[in-house]
This record gives sequence, structure tokens and C-alpha cells, in this order.
Amino acid sequence: MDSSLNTAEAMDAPKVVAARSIVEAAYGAIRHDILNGVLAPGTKLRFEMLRQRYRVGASTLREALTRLVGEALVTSEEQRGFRVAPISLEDFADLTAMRKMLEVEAMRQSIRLGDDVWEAGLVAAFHRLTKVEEKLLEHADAHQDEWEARNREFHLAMIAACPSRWLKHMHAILYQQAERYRRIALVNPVVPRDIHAEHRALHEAALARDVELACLLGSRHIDRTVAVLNRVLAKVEGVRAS
Amino acid sequence: MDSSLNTAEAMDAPKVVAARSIVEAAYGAIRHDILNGVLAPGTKLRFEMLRQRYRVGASTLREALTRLVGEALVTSEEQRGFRVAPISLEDFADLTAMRKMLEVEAMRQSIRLGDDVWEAGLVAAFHRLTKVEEKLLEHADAHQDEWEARNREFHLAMIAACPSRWLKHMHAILYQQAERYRRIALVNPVVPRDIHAEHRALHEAALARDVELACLLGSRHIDRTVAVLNRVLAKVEGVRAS
DNA sequence: GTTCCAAAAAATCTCGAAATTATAGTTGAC
DNA sequence: GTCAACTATAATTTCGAGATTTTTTGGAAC
Repeated sequence: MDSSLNTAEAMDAPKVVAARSIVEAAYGAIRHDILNGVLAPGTKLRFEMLRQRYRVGASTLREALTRLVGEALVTSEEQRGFRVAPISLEDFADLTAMRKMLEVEAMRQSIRLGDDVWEAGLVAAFHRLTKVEEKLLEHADAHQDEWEARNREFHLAMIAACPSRWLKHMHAILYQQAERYRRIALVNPVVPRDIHAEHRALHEAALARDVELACLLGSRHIDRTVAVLNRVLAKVEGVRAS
Repeated sequence: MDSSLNTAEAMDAPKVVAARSIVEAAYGAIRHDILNGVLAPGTKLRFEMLRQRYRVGASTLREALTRLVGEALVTSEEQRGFRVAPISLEDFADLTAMRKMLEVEAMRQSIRLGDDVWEAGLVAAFHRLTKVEEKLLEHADAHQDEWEARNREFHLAMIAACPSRWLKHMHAILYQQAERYRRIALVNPVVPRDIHAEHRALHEAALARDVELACLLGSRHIDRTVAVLNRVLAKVEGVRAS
């Protein structure tokens, strides 16, 4: 919960969470498959099918799904089972507007209150992100997963000093949702070119404690990501339908 | 989900939800008990105890609790069971700052976009709230529960025209959390006196489509509620401890 | 008195069969 | 041919016993 600066736990979110319980493992696996589009939006989640797929009992499965409902990755209809939460351009716009509001506010607080430890974490995260972006320029579409992870860490490091647990909690949910859209659009991988420049500017403004500039850059950064994604998503099958 | 104007469903949240499934019933019952302090903050939630209390099987109970974890009314520690989420003055401040931000933004959008139906709903909600407040002046601390419900409906009606699902969703979670603190502080019932005037002003500003005034009033309204609650909560046993 | 270890106790977690409910298919009446 | 009621099928939901893990207890060594 409070370990956003910890390097070792960087890969916590993506896949294998070294699950201590079976529910946790199932939850992680299903979440992974939803985020990566293996379980397509709108798909009916039938119990027999899921029980085979993830090798768990009915109740265990049910608990994992309930947890995903709480994060709005799954929907449930009383007595009619579960579905992968549908996606739409409308939802993406809503989601992003909300995330922008929260992320900017979190940045504002974080930059104001961040101490040396926060700065160190931010610099480190930026460095790691830079490294991956260099690799990305050579090997093209490999490392895409890794870039996603580093990108997330960088943005998390940026708001790490924000003291509001609720703000960070809700931001995390929204970021995860956005991540879902991003990965679905990633069928045609978007090579990040000027994104590095944006990150650098953002990073420097934060270190210079220029709150207003950083917020402005952060805001624009999200806007551009959305602009790109909107273009891609509009073409992808199923975004409009489900 | 979309029935915030429906009179008949006014009592949906508090208690008996006419549960279609047993999980739903258990969830509602436990939620009710947590919100009203029957299950005190920090309390360990042992399965045997809960199974007896609510008459449900282990898995069913577990699912209900998982759902409550999603709303941050319950915490879970891997392999160590569940607890009623602790409360603290710090959390209350955080929670409220967050809610203020979201509620004001939702009001802003709602007042800008609200149509005739929205206006009608708002007027109706204000009227019902007024009626209860009159009753409250006479019979003192009875009807306190009803006032809570009408107050909630009024504030929901105010933001009903906000088109953002995410904004309303997250606001709902925060409002519920705040409700928890309010009811715990309600051991010494605070008689709402000038609150009626505040509501009237807010209501009129909204109908006049004076966005800025309404937001200002809404903001102040929350601030005052917090000021009062802070004074009460500081005295209540257990808010600081757990 | 403190610290360690093992065994017992208590709690949580997991499973799949059985009960309940929804859906599809079928027949019969109009 | 359409609709309603009924039946058969398929899916979800519920339960509690058993497996697994944590916590407590008791006792021996230091």
C-alpha cells in the first residue's frame, strides 16, 4: 500500500504477485487477462469455463470476481453472473477527465510536500524510464510491457509524496482502467517519440518545484496520450459496440 | 444505479434492500451495522461469529466481506481475516477534502447541464428535506435517520445531472464513508439549525444557475459540517485510537 | 525472567456437490 | 402464426465439511 518507491516491488502489479492465497492468484490472473484483452470486454464469464481455466473452486472464483467488480473491471448482474466490464469511447473520455483532475491535484500536493527521498525516487524512476525508452528506439516493439511498467512507476513516483490516501487510492483505480484501454489500443504499437521530451520536462519542472508548470505539463501530457489513443481506439473493433 | 430521483427507492441504501440474493442481504446487513457503529471500527470480524449473526455460509459471508473491502468499509489481511476499517480524524480530514473536490466539480457540471427533469427532482428533494427538518425542530432527536436519508437525497439530486459516471461513482463511495463518521458522531445528536438556511441558499443558487455561487456555498456547506463533526469526533472514544 | 521450539488449538481458506434460479425448447390453445 | 404455460436444460448461488495457515499454549533450556 505504501511502497511506491520500492524498487523490488516494481513488478507487483503486472503479473505474478507471488500470491499467498489462491483467491489472490486467481484474481491476479483474471485481472491480467482482462487488462490485456485476453478476456474481451463484454464477455460473459461462465463459471465452468473459468474454473477450468484458472483451476479454482466456485466460491474462490466468485470471491476473485467480486473483488474485480470493486475495481470496475467486471460487472455483475444479480442471478445472472458476471461479465468483463464493457468499454467505450465515452467511458474512456469520462475516465480520463476524472484521472486528469485527480492526477494534477496529486502532483500539486506531491511537488509542494515532497522531501529528499521523494526527489531521489523520482530521479530514479525517470532514469529507469529513460533507459527503457532508449531500448525501445532500437528493438522497436519489444519491451513494450516493460515500458508500460516503467511509465507507471514514473507517474506514481511523481505523486508519491501526495499525503492523501484517498486521492492516491482513487487515482490508482482510474490509472488501471486507463491502462486497460492503452493495452487494447496497443495492437498497433505506438512508438513513444516526443513522449520522452514530455517526461523530461515534467521531471525537471517537478524537481524545480515549479508547481504550476508541472501541473500544466502533466495536464497536457494526459491530453496528448488521450488524443493518440482516441485515434487508435476509434479504429479498434468492439470499442464502440460493447 | 440511475434511479436517484425515484421516490420509492429512497430507502434503498439504509437497511432492507429487498435482497434478491443471500450475499446481497448479508452485505447490506453488515454494511448497515458498520455504518451505524454496531460493528465498531477496528473490530476483528471472525467467521464463526458472523455466520451465527447473519445466518450465512462461509463462502457467502466471504463474498459479502470482499465487497465491503472494495468500498473500504472493511480491510483484509491475507490469511488473517477481516476487520472493520479503522477510523481516525486524519482519515476524516482526507476523506472530506477529497469529497469536497469531487462534489463541487459534480455540482458545477450538474448545474450547467441540468434540464427540467433535474430541476424538478431538485425542488422535490429540497421540499422533502424541508418537511423533515420541520418535524425535527419539534420532535427533537427522532427522525434523525430520516433526515440523513433526505439530506443524502438532496445532495444527490443536486449532482444528478452530472454526466460523469466515474465522478458520481467515486463521490458515492466518499459520501458513504463520510456518512459513517457522521452517524458515529451522532451519539450526541447535532440539531441542524442554520443548516436549513444553507440548504435553501444552495438550492436557490442552483436553480438560478449561478454556478460559482452554488459551488462556493456547497464548499462552505461541507466545511461547516466538517467543523462541527471535528469538534464532536475529537471527544468520541476510539476515533483517535483505532 | 526470557527465549526458543514443538504440539495443540483456533482461525481462515478452499472445494465441489446440492439447491436455487434463469434460459431455451416444446407443446397446446386461440 | 402468435402467445402463453409448461418442461427440460443450463447456469448461478449457497452451503458446510475438510485442508491449510496462523495463533496460542506449554515446557524445556539458558
